[in-house]
Amino acid sequence: MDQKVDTRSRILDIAEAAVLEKGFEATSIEEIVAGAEISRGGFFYHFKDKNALARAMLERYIEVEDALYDDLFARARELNDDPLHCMLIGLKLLAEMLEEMPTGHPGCVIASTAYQDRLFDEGVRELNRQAILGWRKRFRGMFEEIAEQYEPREPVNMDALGDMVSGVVEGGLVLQRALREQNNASEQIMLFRTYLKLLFSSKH
Amino acid sequence: MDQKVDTRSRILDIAEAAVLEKGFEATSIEEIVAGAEISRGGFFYHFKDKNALARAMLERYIEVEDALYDDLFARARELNDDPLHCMLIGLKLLAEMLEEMPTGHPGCVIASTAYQDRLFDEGVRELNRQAILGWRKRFRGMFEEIAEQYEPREPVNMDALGDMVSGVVEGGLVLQRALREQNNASEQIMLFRTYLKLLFSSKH
DNA sequence: TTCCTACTGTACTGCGAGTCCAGTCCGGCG
DNA sequence: CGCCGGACTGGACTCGCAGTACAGTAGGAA
Repeated sequence: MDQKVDTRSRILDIAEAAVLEKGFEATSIEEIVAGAEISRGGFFYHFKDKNALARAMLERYIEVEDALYDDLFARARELNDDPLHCMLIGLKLLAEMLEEMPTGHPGCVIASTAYQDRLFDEGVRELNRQAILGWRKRFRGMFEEIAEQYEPREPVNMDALGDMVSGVVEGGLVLQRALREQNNASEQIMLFRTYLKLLFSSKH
Repeated sequence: MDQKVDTRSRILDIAEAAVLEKGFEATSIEEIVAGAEISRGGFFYHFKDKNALARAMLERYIEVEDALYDDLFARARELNDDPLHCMLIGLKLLAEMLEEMPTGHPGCVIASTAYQDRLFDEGVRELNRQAILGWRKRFRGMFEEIAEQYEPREPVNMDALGDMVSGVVEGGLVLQRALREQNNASEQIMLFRTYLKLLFSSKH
């Protein structure tokens, strides 16, 4: 029983690393089983097909990402109780985190799957959707709390503003991948941060 | 000679539509030749392999995109000579354009190729890179012109701000694809627009 | 008439996904 | 102790798709 759990997550580890480095399609089951030191039969014992692997990877990835955001903004909250400053600190921490990742951030599996659509079944796509909706909800909540104390200088749609966190991160990662530069994503986050500073620069 | 040009661009048309709808990998040469009503041999006569097709598609796409930006901001300039207002009008036009595309924007081939990296050779990747660097240059130029007349309220890196246009569009398109919603990309652009309004809200 | 360009058509290799299944190894349970 | 079921191994196979090779052809230009 224990070997099952071990092997399964070993497959996921290997697969995730490979997929983040070169994309899902370019990662063959052959090399995954080689890396995980199992047989092809063993792979298909754990995952019905590549789709099942993708789903499992996404589930795990989203959990990790959520936990990361939880932790990040919890730490920010400890440093400053004001919702605006908490957000600003959290974004700074996020930017720093992205910079520290030498290979660049786990290039967000989200974007990667979004652009390979038909390769995946409805389950994978729905998971993807729910993850982004979750982040929208999380950040919208934070922005609404901020707006209670700081009147936005311009009217903004809170859902869209919530999405902008994800969007800026995703967009930054796309740039980073395509440009082969180092810190585009973290720079973009810092620019978004100055946006928030300007937007919420007046007290009620 | 004429048939060559015709066939070649007919292949590119069919391929581009298919790739934007379902991704490069999911598009088979088989279906391209079926759509273009040529033989497999005919396809390989025009394109050495799928990589050559990708390169040609990217080249064409980037040209169109550049022409589009040229046109957009030229129209904006006609409406208002002030660089800031020209930029704000241009972004509004861009947002409107994205909204009007029923299937969503030609989901930016850039992001799509960035996340399938290893599928493509160095030539394709370099093209991708140059396209984004070109946009960076274009928008940085515009922002510098703006900054001459409007002191930025917060210090910003002009390269990063230039990248933010591309980043916000790319990020918005990722969200739109993943969420299967309608106007995420245009909403994100409009938010970015309010950022610029706030950032450059003081005259020199 | 000849030559070239733009193909068609067929036949082949090779790779990776996915299927099937027979056999093995091992820990728990009666 | 035996045997049962879960976690595999290993090999053989099908299928779809990329890419190669090459022989043949239709039609316009010189």
